[in-house]
Amino acid sequence: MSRPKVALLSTDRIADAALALVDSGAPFGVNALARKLGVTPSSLYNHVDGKDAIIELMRARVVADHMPTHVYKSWDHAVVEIMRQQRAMYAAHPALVPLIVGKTITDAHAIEHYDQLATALVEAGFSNDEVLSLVAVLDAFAIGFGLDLTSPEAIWQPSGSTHTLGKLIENSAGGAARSDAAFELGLELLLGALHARLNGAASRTAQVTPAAGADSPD
Amino acid sequence: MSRPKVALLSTDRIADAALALVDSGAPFGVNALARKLGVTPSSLYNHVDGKDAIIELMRARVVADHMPTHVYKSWDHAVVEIMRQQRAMYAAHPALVPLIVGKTITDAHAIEHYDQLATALVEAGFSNDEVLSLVAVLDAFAIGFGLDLTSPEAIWQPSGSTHTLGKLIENSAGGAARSDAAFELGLELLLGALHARLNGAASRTAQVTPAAGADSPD
DNA sequence: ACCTGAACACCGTTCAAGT
DNA sequence: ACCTGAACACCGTTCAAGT
Repeated sequence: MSRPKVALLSTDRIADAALALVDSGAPFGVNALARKLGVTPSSLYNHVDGKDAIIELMRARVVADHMPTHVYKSWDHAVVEIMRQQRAMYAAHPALVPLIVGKTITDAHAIEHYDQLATALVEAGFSNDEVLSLVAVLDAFAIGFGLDLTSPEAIWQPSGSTHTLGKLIENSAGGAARSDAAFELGLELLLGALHARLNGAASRTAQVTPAAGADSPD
Repeated sequence: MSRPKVALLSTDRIADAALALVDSGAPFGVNALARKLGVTPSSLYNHVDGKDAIIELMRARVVADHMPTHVYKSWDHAVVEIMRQQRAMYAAHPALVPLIVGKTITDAHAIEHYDQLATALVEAGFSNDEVLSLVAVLDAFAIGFGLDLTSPEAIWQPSGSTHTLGKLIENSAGGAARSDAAFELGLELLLGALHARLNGAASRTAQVTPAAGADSPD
């Protein structure tokens, strides 16, 4: 039954099934995906250029689903909303995060949001030199907390005794709630810091001494 | 020649070779590692409990190498130094980062540093509720920038036209230098925000409105 | 154009067999 | 105790063959 009259596959169906597979918690792979689609692994290569391309397909899909483009009324509104959209996206598909991190972003819609972020920061008054770094800071923050969602229960597993960490972990609400609270706190801190820097209050916070290689900090 | 008089392998030699393999840029795997050690893959299982255990071995090794335990004179000094140590660790072994992220940390020395971070924040005066979140924030930040080191050249690859991002990328110093600058800027922002929060200035920075689900931000 | 099935060069892990 | 070699159940990808 080599070729059916109506195609079994399409990039859309592949993206759907791939995301469903990832969300199910099963390890993602071309073979497992083909199995789920009731198809031979080699069939996929008629529609898609291998495993990495399927992952990019998933990225495009979740960005399209969770990150509508808006016109924001202020730069800080833009920053907060884009960060929260990204957060919600990762939260909806936590198992996807380890698959997409590190891979170069080519999806146009995804890049558009970074562009929007950069534009907002320029309009806020940050220098060109700073803006790219600030975007990197916000991205690192989002990615880091995306990964935090992958295993919100047990990041640290202290076998020996700890001074404070152990007790804090015991008394804390675990899981997604803790991760969400931390994300919101971090976002608040970052935004506050951005405002402070714009207001020239940065000089007062300059406790960070220049990085020195062999500087012993005892 | 089944068993040699003096053992060919040890966890130390395995950790060494594994890290060398990772640093070489080659994809990490049990088989490739065995090849590098001049040994059969199955031999490794006499010393180590599989691939994940070898990765944990590498984590323990780089933590031991790059993160000596210090007694810090102030809480902010502790935060800055521990973050920079971690940064230097990731920078020395960027290809290791994607392997260790997401995996639960069991290495005692690694946990000790998070404990030290938590203790410093408690001493600084942050509430117990906040401290765990703040540690998560710092960790997300460090992890995010660790991943940034994996591919510092091309994180974004705008195919279409962008408003600001494209120009900023063109004019920026790429590579590790850019990543380092962004890390230092982010660290400065975070530390400034922590100081501000301790000083009660947090109320002025409360631009972040509570997360609302169906709140349209146009 | 789009699917199958065989084939290839890999994986990570187990286990009997050797010394 | 510690290594080899065969074996197992997987990978991701290619390609001739079918309609």
